[in-house]
Amino acid sequence: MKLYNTLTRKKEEFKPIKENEVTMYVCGPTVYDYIHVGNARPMVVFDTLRRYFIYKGYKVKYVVNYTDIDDKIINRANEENKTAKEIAEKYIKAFEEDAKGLNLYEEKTIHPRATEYIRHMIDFIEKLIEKGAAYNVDGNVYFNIESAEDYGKLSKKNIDELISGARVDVNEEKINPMDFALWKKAKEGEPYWDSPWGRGRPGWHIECSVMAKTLLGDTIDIHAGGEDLQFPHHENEIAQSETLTGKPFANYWLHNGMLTIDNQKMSKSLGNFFTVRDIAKEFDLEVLRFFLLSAHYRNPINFSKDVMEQLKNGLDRLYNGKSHLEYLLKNCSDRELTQEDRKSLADIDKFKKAFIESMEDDINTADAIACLFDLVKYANSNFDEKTPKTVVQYTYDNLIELSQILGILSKEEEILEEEILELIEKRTQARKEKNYKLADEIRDKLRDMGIILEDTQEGVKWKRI
RNA sequence: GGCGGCAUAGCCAAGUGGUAAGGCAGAGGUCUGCAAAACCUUUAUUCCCCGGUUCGAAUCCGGGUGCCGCCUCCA
Repeated sequence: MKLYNTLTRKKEEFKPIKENEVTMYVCGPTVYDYIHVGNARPMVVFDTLRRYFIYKGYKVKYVVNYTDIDDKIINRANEENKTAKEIAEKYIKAFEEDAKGLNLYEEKTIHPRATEYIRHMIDFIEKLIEKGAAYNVDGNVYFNIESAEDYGKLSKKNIDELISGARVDVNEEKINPMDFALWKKAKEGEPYWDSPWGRGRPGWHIECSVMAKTLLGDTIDIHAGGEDLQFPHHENEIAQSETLTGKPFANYWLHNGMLTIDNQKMSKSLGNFFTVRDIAKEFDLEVLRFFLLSAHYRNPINFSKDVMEQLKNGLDRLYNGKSHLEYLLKNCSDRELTQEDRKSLADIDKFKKAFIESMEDDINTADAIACLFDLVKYANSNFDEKTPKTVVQYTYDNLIELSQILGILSKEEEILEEEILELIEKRTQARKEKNYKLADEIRDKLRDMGIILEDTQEGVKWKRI
């Protein structure tokens, strides 16, 4: 499979370090607030890549960290008169709820918290100091970027230009203005941990380096995140980790494009954002997942309610196709396969193959989704009750299997309450007696209850609004 | 200023040398008591503009225009 590697700016054939295993690290949320739709993009996109790896038979170690100590969390805690820990707990819980709605494969996700790795971080920093790559100034420890020879290799930045272009940096403790903090001295009233350099807390970049190394090893297969993290965050991670181990930190760096609102980056600092929870009030989060997969992950994607509406309708089409197949499964029978049936099986294989090829090409989910539409259209136009069950089952299984890679179409048909079933039955009876007035009254009543009926040749179908 | 990306129909969006996928919306039709769903037909002689290379370019090259991201916390 080919993946675009930011490090080389090329699509490369993906080869994991171990033959059957993939290690992935995705930069997770700083838990000081609800995540917004932009934050959800890497979560969904890389979850999909992980699902695809699993589909291909790899064992995947997938880490998404929680940054649960940070200036923003401390500020938030002060504002709300709570402890940093309380704030972190609250938003981790919120993240878990959002993750569930987005159908992230949480059962298979390792979620380390930065505060559980403080010991490891102190170790890591001590070793960097021993190597002369970091220095302590009165309780603040900085990484000296000049000790990393190829600093800037990921974001293709030139150190001299960075320095000359750097904004005024009042911090005179640093040897080089681009040096970044590994350990920050605690101010009065701030949470702290004891360290060889006094009480303080880790800097942001060190957390990811340490958690990745501890959980996945010195060199990981894939490190992923939003493209806005390329510099300085990922660059700094590389500098620290590679200076310490002397080995490549990650073989493949994957970055998703930004999500925009009115073509402007959605971010908390700009204030132009929708939280995932806001969206959940108006749409099933599956629609958001579908939306995030509807464009290539490296392209910018513009968020709007209109487009969400479009995608909701598209997703409905896939669900209708799925339910058509479910109906046929219950109402068709098996028989010897004819030439034509075998052709159908072969045709289904073609759709599947096209889907896989799209995924193989740098996770082209937009293309993969088109294959799903093709498959559904094929089934809608070619299959009916006379189609042998083997064929229907095969089609259905493939639809489900491929949808699972994308993490969509996973909602099961629910069982209706007795009361509603009786109403539907009553209306069917009324229609038989051509009492359309009563039939329509019942239909309207059900609509008010949130149930839409469709009279198909295959009988009455219903769905929730 | 430096680095990088993008520009395809009313909307969303694939396609990176072989003659424009797919979805949404719209129009007409089939089916239907009606509605819905589904199906069929239809909607870009053309891919921001101008040159060039080529038998052939949305795709490659040069120039231009517009938009965006990073360079500072940010997915």
